[in-house]
Amino acid sequence: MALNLYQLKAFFTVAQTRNFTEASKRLYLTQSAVSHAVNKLGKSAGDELFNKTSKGLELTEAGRILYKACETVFFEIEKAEEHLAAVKNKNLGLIRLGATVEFGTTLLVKYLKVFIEKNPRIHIDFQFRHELLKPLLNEELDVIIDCTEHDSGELLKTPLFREEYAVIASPGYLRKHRIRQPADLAGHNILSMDKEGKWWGNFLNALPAAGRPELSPVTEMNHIRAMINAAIEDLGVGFVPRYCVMKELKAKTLAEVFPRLKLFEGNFYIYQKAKRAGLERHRSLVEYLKNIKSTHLERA
Amino acid sequence: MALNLYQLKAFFTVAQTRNFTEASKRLYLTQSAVSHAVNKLGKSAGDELFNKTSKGLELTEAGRILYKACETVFFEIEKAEEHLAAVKNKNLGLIRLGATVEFGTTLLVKYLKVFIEKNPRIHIDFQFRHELLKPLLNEELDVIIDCTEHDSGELLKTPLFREEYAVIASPGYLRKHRIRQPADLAGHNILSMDKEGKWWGNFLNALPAAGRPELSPVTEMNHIRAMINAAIEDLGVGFVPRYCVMKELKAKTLAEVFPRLKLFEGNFYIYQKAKRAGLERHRSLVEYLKNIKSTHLERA
DNA sequence: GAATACTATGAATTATACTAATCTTCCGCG
DNA sequence: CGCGGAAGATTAGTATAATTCATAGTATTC
Repeated sequence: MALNLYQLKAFFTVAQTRNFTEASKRLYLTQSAVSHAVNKLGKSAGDELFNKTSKGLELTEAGRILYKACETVFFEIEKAEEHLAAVKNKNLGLIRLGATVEFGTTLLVKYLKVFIEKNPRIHIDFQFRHELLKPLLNEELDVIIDCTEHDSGELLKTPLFREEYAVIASPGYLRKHRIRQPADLAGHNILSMDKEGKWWGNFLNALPAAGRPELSPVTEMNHIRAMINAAIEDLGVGFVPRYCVMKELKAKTLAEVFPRLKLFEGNFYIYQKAKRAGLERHRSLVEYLKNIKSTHLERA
Repeated sequence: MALNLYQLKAFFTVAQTRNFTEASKRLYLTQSAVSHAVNKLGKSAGDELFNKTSKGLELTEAGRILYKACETVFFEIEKAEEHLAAVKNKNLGLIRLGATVEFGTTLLVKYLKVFIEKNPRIHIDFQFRHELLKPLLNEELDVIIDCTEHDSGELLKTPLFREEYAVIASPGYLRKHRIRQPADLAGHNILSMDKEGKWWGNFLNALPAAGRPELSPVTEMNHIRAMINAAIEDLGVGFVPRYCVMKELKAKTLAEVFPRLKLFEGNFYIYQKAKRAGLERHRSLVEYLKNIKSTHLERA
């Protein structure tokens, strides 16, 4: 039978992307090459590897068997390459690190400055996007930092820190309108990621049922940064992760409306694909991030 | 870098055999092809893979790294192939089963008759030799049955049964010379695998220190079968694993000299290479052999 | 110091991976 | 219904890599 690495690689990438054309791009090959490779592999495996359904490709049983083998085979090869590089003092490889746009651009880059300096032989590609899980699972990304909860046997989850929120407004806005307690928010212009006010849900939940204000009017903004800028421009009161506005709070272009209210919303986690966790470079990055946690919490 | 399966296979086989020429034979390639492949692999790994010493090849550090990767990679591929074959109702592969000549030819073949009938899709190659461990370690054999003790992290050891010995002579010989207790052996012609009588050591050890006879004269035979035939031909008294002479005892061409003495010598074990244990076909063979144990003990 | 047993090398050959162009199939949509 | 577009398959030719053949090199042994 003699399985073949080129073919397995092509198959594996197609299986991950569920798309021959996309896979061919990742492999820097033509779609034709990938098609040939997968077909040959199918022949030597004695079976079709994919079923073509109306909504795309799906693995057959033979395909699933090969997929599992590919996971360990390619991981093992990658590990060996990293290990060889370490022995030869070569570059230790690439980490494609995913994070949300806000977190990535504000804090992550800053946090990783030291790591990058200390580990010149590890290369990091930053990928700031909103969709993180899918790219992780299809191995477009190696490590992601996300504040949504994912639980799956496929994932290795490392808690990072709790995300703290803050109600913010410009100092000028606050001088004009005295807001001393949550109930005072009624009638103020509310800046939210949605019209329905779900975005503010966690703020309301943190209050006793009696003292919850009626939030209206609501101005919708589909981007955190827009909300922040709107608040700076005196447009109203926003509700944002505190890390997003650390700089503004310090520069006093924004102020916290209820500085003594602690508002937590979920946790930040580092996620890795379980089958691929174990590369030395991933381990050292995760270790570094875990240690930085305390520093962050002090400032927050 | 992009490691390559052909090259890895060549390298892996050379590493196992410590010999390019031998490896090329196993791979059904020329020595030149193997040499080319290993050199290319060395180049893409950025380092030599073997050191040539006075007594052969030895792996460099880079070589050891790659060797480890190869172990899992090729095992994973083999497992996938077996699994695919199972799904497709194809042959489930080959087990190269090693055993000592005596045990293999007398008992093993008989024992495995049922297994072979029940598992027509598993092919077994019997290899009866005296040297078993080395071929197992360099993967010339998949499973061996051996009565010597080996302990190594590389090996998976499954106890099979205890080997029972018997003192034998032809019925005619026993009629002529009355031998009722071990002390009576003094002066009889002793058939042994060695001149020094180490072969009989376990017999002597089973006796109280007082009643140990002087064993001489000793006739040396370098083969169990020769010893058995010599005993049949009235040449003297032999000391052999009982399973070797079950047939002769039944046919009454040989008789036990001390039928009530139980003489154990070591255990039979099934050995597998730990890194390669886990193939379904190996598992089912080992399982089958373990179950047959009781049957054997009843008869013994 | 010849004989033996290995491994390395370079050019030639063979196999196979890859591409470009073309074709088929399957949807969605006016 | 038919047209256009998207995605994969097919075919034939090219490029690349694997393998061989022939030969040379290098220890080791007697």
